[in-house]
Amino acid sequence: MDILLLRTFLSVAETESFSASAQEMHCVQSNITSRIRRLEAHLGQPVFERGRGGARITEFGQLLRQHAEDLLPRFDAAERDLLDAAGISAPLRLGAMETTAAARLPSILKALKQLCPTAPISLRTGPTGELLSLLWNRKIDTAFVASPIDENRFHSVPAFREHLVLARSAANNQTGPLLAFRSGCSYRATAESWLRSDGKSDTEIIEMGTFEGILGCVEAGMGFAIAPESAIRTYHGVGSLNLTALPAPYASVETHLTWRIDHKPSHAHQALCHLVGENLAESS
Amino acid sequence: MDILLLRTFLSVAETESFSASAQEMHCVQSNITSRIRRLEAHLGQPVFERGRGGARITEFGQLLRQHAEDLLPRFDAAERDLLDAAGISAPLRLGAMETTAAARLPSILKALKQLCPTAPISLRTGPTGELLSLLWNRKIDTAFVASPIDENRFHSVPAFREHLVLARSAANNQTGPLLAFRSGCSYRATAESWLRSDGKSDTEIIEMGTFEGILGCVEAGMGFAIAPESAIRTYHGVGSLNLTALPAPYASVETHLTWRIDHKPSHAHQALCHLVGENLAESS
DNA sequence: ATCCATATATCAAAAATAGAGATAGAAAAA
DNA sequence: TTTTTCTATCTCTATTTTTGATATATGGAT
Repeated sequence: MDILLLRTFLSVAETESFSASAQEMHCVQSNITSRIRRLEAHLGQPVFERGRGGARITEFGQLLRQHAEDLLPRFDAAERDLLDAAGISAPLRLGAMETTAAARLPSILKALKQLCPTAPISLRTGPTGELLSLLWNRKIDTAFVASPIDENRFHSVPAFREHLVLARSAANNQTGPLLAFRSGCSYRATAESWLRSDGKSDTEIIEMGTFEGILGCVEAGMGFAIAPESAIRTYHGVGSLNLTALPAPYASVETHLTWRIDHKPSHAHQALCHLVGENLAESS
Repeated sequence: MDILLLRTFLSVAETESFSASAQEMHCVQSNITSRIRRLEAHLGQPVFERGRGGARITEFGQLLRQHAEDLLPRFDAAERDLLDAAGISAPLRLGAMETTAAARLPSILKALKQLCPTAPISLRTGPTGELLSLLWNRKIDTAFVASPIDENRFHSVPAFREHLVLARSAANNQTGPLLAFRSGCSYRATAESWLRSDGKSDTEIIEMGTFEGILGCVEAGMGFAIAPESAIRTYHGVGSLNLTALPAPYASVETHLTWRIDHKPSHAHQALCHLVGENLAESS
């Protein structure tokens, strides 16, 4: 039972498709067929039922899946740990909210690159909910997300304290619809609860994909947005925006650097923790 | 990082020798060299220092060893479980004391073969101490050993109650030296403590390798032996032996079927448990 | 009914990998 | 020194894996 077969099996089990798995595994589809067949030949039982809609896992496959989902992360964790100990930095797969990425990460990542020049760093942006899900599925190693964080599933250290402000067009200072990220964004949740408490629960909400886009629309007077002040300050057109602090319980939001509770941080990860710790200390 | 490399690594780490590992892994020595080099190339660090006396593990190798000793047994256990669930019986590696093997196993194994015709069964005989060590190192799956058993490390079910008897030559009924197995045999330990309690602690002990050999010597009047009555009854020359029961605390010894506490029993293993359970019930 | 889009299976050739066996070289033991 | 006992290296062969092209099956749209 080779580890590549297990990995392929899990990939197919998750995607429920041989062809999708082939893309995920960066190989041609016939390889997936061949690997799954090898696995089935070795175990003497089919693990997928192939049919019209793709591949559905069999009952026996479920048993294999339980074992595979236990074994593979252990294997990967061991390998990461060994490579890290050998000085071969494992890639640090980072996640961050788009606002954090815009306002906070440039300086942090620059410092991190100096501390760990050999560690490849990748960044994936998304709302808090999506990032937590990526963390849980071990697609990323650590992420900057808005608190609070489930302490039973994640470890975290405080990273930044953000001040939420209401951004409106300076020229045309009337409120309109709320321009927000898609669901899962914690700032949007904060904005919505403030609106509710303020008796404005019928405010129209327009979802947009990028922070730049939202601020552009605000600048054009299309509506208002709620975002961390630090992020808005990075916007090139910040001068034509009217910023107002939110009232007390909604104004201040803490961003945490978070990772799975059973994830052993690599050297680069630890360095990042130190960096945000220092950063927080000097800013307070 | 392939699993074969890890297995080879552990084999070398245990034997501290590439050539010995090659024998253990049933391949030529150059393969071991090549696998360890592959492993080292992947991890970027040497895991063994090669030199005069063979291969000594490096500090980095120790870290790898920790991971490997955690991962490999998990892998093997998962594979056994899956094959077992698929109806492909994993080989049942059995251990037993020589006396148990002679007196009890023939009928038990015959019944087991009928219940699990496809399960390959292998048997390794040795004294209790050696069998427990084999169990602990996962070289065998389950073994018949003399109680008591460390319940923190092993599970067990009672299998047989043996009655220890003193065997002497019927013709020349004088005591001489004690003919016993090599150290580690629990019957020998019982015999020695009985001799001590009886004030005969200076009795000469001659070690022999096989049960047949011991009884042959006893029959020839060379000395006496202590063994389970059931085992002695299988000896072809039992008619010319004089058997005497041992006094109370030493007479009765229980044999248990034992396995590692973290070892998930296969179907064949469970069948064996049932068999010895039935056997014990009808004999009592 | 036919065609199309989307699945997995199959096959042959190429590439990569692992294996055996012979031998070299180094270092301890006799 | 000679012998023995290690690991390293090299070549050839066998096996395995990957690729890419193609075949086959199925449900849905026209």
